[in-house]
Amino acid sequence: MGRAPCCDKTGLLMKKGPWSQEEDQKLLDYIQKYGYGNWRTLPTNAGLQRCGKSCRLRWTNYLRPDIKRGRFSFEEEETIIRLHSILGNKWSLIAARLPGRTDNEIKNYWNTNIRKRLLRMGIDPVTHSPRLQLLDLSTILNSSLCNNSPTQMNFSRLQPRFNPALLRFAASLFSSNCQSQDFPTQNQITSNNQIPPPLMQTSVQDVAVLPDLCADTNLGTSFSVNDDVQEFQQNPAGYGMPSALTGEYVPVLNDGYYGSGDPPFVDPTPSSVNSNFQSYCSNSFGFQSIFSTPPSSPTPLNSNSTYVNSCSSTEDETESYYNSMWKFEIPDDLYINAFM
DNA sequence: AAAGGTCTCAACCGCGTTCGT
DNA sequence: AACGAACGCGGTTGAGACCTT
Repeated sequence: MGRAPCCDKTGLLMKKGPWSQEEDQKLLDYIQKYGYGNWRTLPTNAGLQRCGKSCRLRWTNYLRPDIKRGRFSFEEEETIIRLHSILGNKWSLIAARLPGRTDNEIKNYWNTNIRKRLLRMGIDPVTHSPRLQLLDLSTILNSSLCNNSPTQMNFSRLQPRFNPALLRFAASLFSSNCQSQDFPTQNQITSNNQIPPPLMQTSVQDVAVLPDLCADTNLGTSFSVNDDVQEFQQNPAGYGMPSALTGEYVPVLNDGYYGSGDPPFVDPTPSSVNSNFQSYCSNSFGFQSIFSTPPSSPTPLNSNSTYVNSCSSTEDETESYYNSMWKFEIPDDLYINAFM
């Protein structure tokens, strides 16, 4: 049922706020001499006007000799994102796999950096899936491409960069009446890779959005998402894999390693769908940029993390990292609230 | 240069779990 | 088995640093 803070019971007035150098030294001296543990009695023995909890926190988050300082490297950031997709907000577990980093530090870094960046990129930081519900693609595509009336939205300004396989899969989900708007997450798929019902129910007949588009715009070559859905149903591991740590589902695209990028836009589907769709888009709407790696993109990562000796991570690196997974970004000038 | 806004991160708080009696 | 103390974790806060206008 929880309990009151340890120092409340004593009735003593414990010091709060930032630690002074003198306090740090007292704590360090004591721990070097007697070791840590029994945090309740430690402050008294060490001559500190702090509660044990505060001492423990100061030690674990700041004074511990093995704490690594400085910015997170790209490898560390990649690890955090990957582990977070598996473990969620289990900061202590994540920290256990990042030597020298504390759970508090990782939590702060997540909340102040990674989380915001993911949101800006249209990726839900909780599910690690594209926040597709923000941009109902079927609505946008239909209103923009299928209507002969003047385009209600300047679609070219969206400049999304879709992974065609993902787009096909997304279309199948949308067209199944949005019963499941997100991709399966660690919460939705159980340890034995059972696909949640809404996803399993996505049927051949449900898949209509993109073929309709193609027909309406005289593409000539229609394509189906059926293959992808069936592949997903038959081989969910192709879309995700159970975590070695928890047995839970980890979303995976391309090379079976979550988050690491094969060269972008390499679609394993051996069909002509990609080229057709790419051709369609580039010919009809000048979307060439959608299906090509942006010039500014850094070298794609492989599963061995090619950012060697990276001392600091940049937004560009993380964004390209996620872009290589989802190929989806939201322009700054898009008024997101309109879709919420 | 100054004011206001935003960001960062150390520290606090409260709760659930574990441990000892 | 029951209870309370201690521990550890995750969410939140707020002061100071930094940035923008």
